Amino acid sequence: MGIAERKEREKQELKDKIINAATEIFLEAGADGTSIRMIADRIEYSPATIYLHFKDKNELFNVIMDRAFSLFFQYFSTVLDISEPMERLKALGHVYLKFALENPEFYSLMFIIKEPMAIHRKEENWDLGKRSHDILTQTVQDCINAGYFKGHQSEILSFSIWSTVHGLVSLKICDRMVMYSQIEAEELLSKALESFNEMLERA
Amino acid sequence: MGIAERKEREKQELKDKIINAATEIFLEAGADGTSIRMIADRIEYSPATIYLHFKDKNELFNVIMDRAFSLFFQYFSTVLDISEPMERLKALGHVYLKFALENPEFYSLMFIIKEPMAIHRKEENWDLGKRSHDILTQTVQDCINAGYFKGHQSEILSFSIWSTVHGLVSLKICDRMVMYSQIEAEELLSKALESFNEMLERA
Amino acid sequence: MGIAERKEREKQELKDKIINAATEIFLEAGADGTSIRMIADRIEYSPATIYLHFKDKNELFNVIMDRAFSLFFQYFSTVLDISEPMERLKALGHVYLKFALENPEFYSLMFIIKEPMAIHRKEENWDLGKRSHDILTQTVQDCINAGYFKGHQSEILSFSIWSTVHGLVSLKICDRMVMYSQIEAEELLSKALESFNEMLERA
Amino acid sequence: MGIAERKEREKQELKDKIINAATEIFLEAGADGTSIRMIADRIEYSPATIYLHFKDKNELFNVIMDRAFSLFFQYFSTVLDISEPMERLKALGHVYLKFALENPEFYSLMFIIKEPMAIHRKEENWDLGKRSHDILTQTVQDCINAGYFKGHQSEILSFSIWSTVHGLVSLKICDRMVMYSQIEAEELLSKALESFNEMLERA
DNA sequence: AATGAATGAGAGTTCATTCAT
DNA sequence: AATGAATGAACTCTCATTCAT
Repeated sequence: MGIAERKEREKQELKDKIINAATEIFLEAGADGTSIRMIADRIEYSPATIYLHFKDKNELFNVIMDRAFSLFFQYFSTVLDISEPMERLKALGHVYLKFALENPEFYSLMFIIKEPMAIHRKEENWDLGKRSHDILTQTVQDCINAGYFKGHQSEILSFSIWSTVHGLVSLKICDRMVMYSQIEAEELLSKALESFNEMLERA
Repeated sequence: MGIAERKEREKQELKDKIINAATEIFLEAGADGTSIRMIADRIEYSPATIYLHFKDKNELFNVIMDRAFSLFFQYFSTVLDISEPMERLKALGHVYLKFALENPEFYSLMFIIKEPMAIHRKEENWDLGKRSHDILTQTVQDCINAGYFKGHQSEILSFSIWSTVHGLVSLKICDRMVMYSQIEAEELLSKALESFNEMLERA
Repeated sequence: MGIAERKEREKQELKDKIINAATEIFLEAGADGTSIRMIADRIEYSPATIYLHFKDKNELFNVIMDRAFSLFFQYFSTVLDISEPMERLKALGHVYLKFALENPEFYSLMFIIKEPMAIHRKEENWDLGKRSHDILTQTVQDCINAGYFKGHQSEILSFSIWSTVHGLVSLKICDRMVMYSQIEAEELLSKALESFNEMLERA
Repeated sequence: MGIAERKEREKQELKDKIINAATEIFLEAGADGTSIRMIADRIEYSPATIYLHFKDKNELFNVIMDRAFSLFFQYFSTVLDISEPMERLKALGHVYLKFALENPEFYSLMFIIKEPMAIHRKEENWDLGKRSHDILTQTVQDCINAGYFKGHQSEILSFSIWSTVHGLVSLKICDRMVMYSQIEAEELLSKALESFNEMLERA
């Protein structure tokens, strides 16, 4: 009994090691630069072992994406108890930025990388992605109901807001802020978000 | 003398042929789909010939990026004669969107792709990139001077604006608008930009 | 005692299951398409279990060959009660053709495949092979004794006859009758055998 | 000029080396046992070099088959000037046997091996195969016209004859004559063919 | 008795790159 | 100046087999 549990735990640990290694390499080397062999090398197992845990490269990437969306949703969930909608919306922007900067590899996989092999979004991650998206649109709608954003449609505005924060973090993640020094970059992101938030309040 | 010149000219012609072929294939097949062999095949030279004109694949990609930035700058230049700064700013957003949607592979290479092979930005393209960026910041500054954006700093605001339009187009290019149908997606981009522009005017 | 017997019985039962599964897959997918893992999957045991009962893939294939020869011998046995030797000989040809067409994978393994993994013919199947062969030579000898095949030696003639029927079926099995349409092929085999039989009667 | 010729010759020589090595291994190890790597190893070139001369494994095998059929047709051609049809027919049997025993690897590829990857018979070899086949059927028809084989149809009889000689050689090539010693086997083949020829004359 | 876990070896194929000519 | 020839390294994935438990 204890043995079975230990084995199960060890198995899951190895699976996690694979996912972690894969994610690391994914980030360092990009989608095309991530090979089964490299993953195997990093965890010091043989390539064939990977296939004991994942059907193929696709499945591995899918699982990584599952994880990413799951974590993403956790970040988003932290703002749900803010009752004032505009405050909640601004908080959403902050956790979005936070998630992206703290998990750039995940963010890339989720929103940037051209999925190399038809990664079919599966139920779970797709669902979590949609639910996260719904949190945004619902919050925007709540703002409208509360008198903000006169004359704006929630769907369009949501997309516009998403674009802005996505733009911010993806310029950072894709290393397109080289004209600013490292420190300035981080600061600039915050300030730009603040600036955008102010615009929102006036909109 | 005439001979040397002719030779020099021929050499440059071949180099141009290579660049053209490379660009074509790049636009057709993307960065990963572009191989030296394919380029050589298209111009009916041997792969080795490519290396007489370019140190390696990186250098070739750099030249493609030069072209991309050059074209990008052309798009940008079309708005320079708009004297009213806010009109110019909004026009900039439109041409940015236009460039990205009309040249998505270029856009990817310029602003999205984690440079697959350590592309070292060279003088020229960097310069054009910077000049384009300067057009934006200068326009924002002109707006501030004209009384818009009270309390905003031009650099931060410029970055915020860039982020928004970059966010819009990169979500499209990276195929992250799947929840909207194709037609809706294009329309949504326009509307979101309009919506953002309205916000700017009120900011 | 009863326990030991039960265990022995169970062991044999599992061995049979393996053989059955292996044979099934072999018949479905051919020699190259039969992998240890597939066999294990089908009986819902682990691959390692196969190795508790069979030294290696060779040994398993040998057992399949045993089965094949055993079935082959059953087909042959059906003609033993035909007393008239020439009739018996012709009947032999027919059951040979029948066996081959009804069990092409078995036939391949027995008579065609360059034993993919150095199958050492074991006692039993070898014995049944030899006994089948003896039935043929004995029948030919009976024909000679009955006045047929004047001037022929039974061993040489037997081999010649075997060659003909083997040639017929192996051209079919190895898919070398493509110049004839599918239906024609089956018909041609029958007619060619008939034609050969007539020749035999006149020989 | 001389240089170009020499290069061309060397290129062809390497191509021949590849084909020869491939054919050798093909025979030793069977279709599935023949890998690009093994071929490369044998000729002491890298695997990639193979692909400079052949698009893929298929093409390589096709070329080998071309050669085989071409040689086969040469053997067949030697009997064309025998005017007496029955003599020609018997001679055909002998050259068929001769070809198969002298080139068992080719014979396997042509008539025995289950083509591993959809080898599409190309024009040339297919044509030569058909022409060889036509020589047989025409000869049988000539025999019929000369008064032999009363009551037989040339197509059926041709197939029957082909089957016999194919059966003879394939039992030998597939190593199914183990019950006879090596020397006896060769002798038995000849005698069986003689025996069959006698039957034909009486048919 | 049974197996989960692991692997080395190997498959076909493509690529950027080099170098003697 | 141009290239034909060549290659090492890489890729994903499958297989028969072993062994500690």
